[in-house]
Amino acid sequence: MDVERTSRRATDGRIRRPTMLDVAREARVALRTVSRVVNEDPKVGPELAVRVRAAISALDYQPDERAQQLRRGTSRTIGAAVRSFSEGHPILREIELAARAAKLTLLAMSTEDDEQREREAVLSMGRRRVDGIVFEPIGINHDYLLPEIEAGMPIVAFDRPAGIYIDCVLSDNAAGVGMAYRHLTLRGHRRIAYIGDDERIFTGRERAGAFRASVAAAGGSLDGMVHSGPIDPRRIAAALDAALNNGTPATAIITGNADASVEVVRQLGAGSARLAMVGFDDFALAELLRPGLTVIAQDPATIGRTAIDLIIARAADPTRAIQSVTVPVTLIERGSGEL
Amino acid sequence: MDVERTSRRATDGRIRRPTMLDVAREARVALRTVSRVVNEDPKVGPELAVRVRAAISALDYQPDERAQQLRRGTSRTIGAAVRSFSEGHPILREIELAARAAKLTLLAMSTEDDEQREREAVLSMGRRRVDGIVFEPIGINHDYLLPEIEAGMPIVAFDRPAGIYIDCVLSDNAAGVGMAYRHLTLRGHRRIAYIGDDERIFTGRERAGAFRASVAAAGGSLDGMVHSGPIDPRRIAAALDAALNNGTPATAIITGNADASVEVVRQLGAGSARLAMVGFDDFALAELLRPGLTVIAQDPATIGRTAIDLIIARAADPTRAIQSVTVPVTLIERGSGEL
DNA sequence: CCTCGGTGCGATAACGTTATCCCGGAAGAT
DNA sequence: ATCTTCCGGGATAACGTTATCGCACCGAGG
Repeated sequence: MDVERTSRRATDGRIRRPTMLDVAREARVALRTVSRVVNEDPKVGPELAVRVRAAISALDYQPDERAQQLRRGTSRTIGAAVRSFSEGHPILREIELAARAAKLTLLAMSTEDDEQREREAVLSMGRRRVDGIVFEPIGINHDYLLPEIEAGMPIVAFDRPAGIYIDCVLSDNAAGVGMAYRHLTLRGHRRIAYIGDDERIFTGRERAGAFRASVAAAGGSLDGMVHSGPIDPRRIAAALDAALNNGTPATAIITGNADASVEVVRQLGAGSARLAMVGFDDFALAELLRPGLTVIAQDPATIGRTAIDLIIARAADPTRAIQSVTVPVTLIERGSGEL
Repeated sequence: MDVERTSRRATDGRIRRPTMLDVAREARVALRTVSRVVNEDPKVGPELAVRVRAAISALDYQPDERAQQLRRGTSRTIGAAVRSFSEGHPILREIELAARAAKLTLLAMSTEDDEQREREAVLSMGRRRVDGIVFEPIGINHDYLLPEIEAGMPIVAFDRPAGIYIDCVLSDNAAGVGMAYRHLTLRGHRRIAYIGDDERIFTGRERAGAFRASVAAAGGSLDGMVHSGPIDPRRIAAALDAALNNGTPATAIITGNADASVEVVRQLGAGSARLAMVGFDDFALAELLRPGLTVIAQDPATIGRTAIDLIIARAADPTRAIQSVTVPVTLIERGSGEL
């Protein structure tokens, strides 16, 4: 019967979601008119609009975004693939804020620092036909992005450049390490050690390189002072040993990322007061340590805003020149670097 | 011309995304056959399957998820609305892991601890027709969820219950506070203070209540020992003053959440060694403090897995009884509680 | 009184998929 | 050889929207 066909209550008590057609029937109006009201088309007469709106709230109608997007051709959504959810991600927060400001919905996925998952996450965003993708590249090979780019998908890498030539926004790693080095030499330190990430990782490479350049510019010696590699306790212990137990021991340390800072502080334990230290990357609670950890801090707000700006700019003009933006960093004194 | 119609290159160099029809033409096969290959329907003959797969990779075809979902009726996606991205969110990580294990894609949005944004995020997920929603309730009123629930959307609250009666998974706050209290009394403390969150917030209310119950059960006195309210420096200072500067000063403190722990540690500064302390909620670097902070730790893995399990169970049987799961907590000794 | 623009409104065709249905042809039984 | 059975493949109708188009209806001008 017809009653059956148009009834919206199923046997398990579930109510079929109202469609635009249900609203149209309820308001005794054509489908197209409901669509007009939903999209705030001014051409619809005031009394009909009222009737339609009443029907919409009577049925608790919520349009199906997938159908809207499919028909409309645009999703008004951008995807963000970040390395991790379990550690805080200030940049992701700023990306979401910037996206919201541009009337875009942000859809986040995590890559768990895994090349394969990065690929899955990004391709899944592509299949959802988001209007742009922001991501923190993990691996080297990003050829899987080429079809997306050819199809006109704006993609921006942040924190590290991607393996292919696309827009990106990076922190000024070299300047940051330079600032840290100068900060320590100005306080009289002559033997400064660097402990950082693996140089196969972009930031590890850049920061270690900048450190070497700083030492060279100051005419210092590098032997036993540069330690790049994975951040695991044993390696850090070995690095500290090499830096501190030799003829001319280091009196200060620069760490290459937050994990390294934490591990170094943990291992130095009570002895940390003897050594000056500046860490790259700020992290929550760095100021709770005693002494507070002096750090080179990145600028999440600028990075996030820039990433979204780049997405929007490329969406507006797919032919524009590829751009790589470098965002300044700042040094925050908290005590550990002023010894 | 026909050439125009079927050409996939636009004037700005962008290539129109290949559709299933393009693949069908390329493989000289019917549309339906491509769909069958994409969905791994075994009924398609091996040589045709090869031809279709070749065409798919030749064109870099990626199906449009929105169209698939629309037609198929299910999204195989669940949404998670969490309080914040900028601080770490171990539970979100576990939720994503559990979702992936169930072959569901996780789509995360942040609510920034704002009631309005929570509503927007959750409703936006509804409009995307996700197959389930996991969220950390902010406010009191969740009536806006009723239409979603009636439409059969599985929704699970975690960390706090929602303002309406739905499935939820909570940590055992009462047991945790009890464990902390007992831990301290076993070490001889008789005057123990509690400093926690506003009691208008669920966890604040539960933990303060459990503290009062513990004190009452032990026959102790409460005066000047319970301090609930927003975690701002001035209030914490006042609470510490009240707890420590009186006739029978507290010799131990229990804090009600991580923010309170951090602020108390910060304010006690060098004096923290005098006081025993147990914090509710573990946080990164709690072990870097000196002494390390003894905490009541929640179990993110169980919470996350349970949340996804509840979603899946309700999707399978919408009529099942509403369930509230309580997840055990554990006490981690790090030094501050053993003074 | 009739015609003529303009203005709201409604039928209908897309968007890119999947599912239903049917059909042609090969294999097995008589 | 013919009939039946079965199986892989193809036209076509949905899913829930929006956009294109045409069509009534209105007041105004001849």
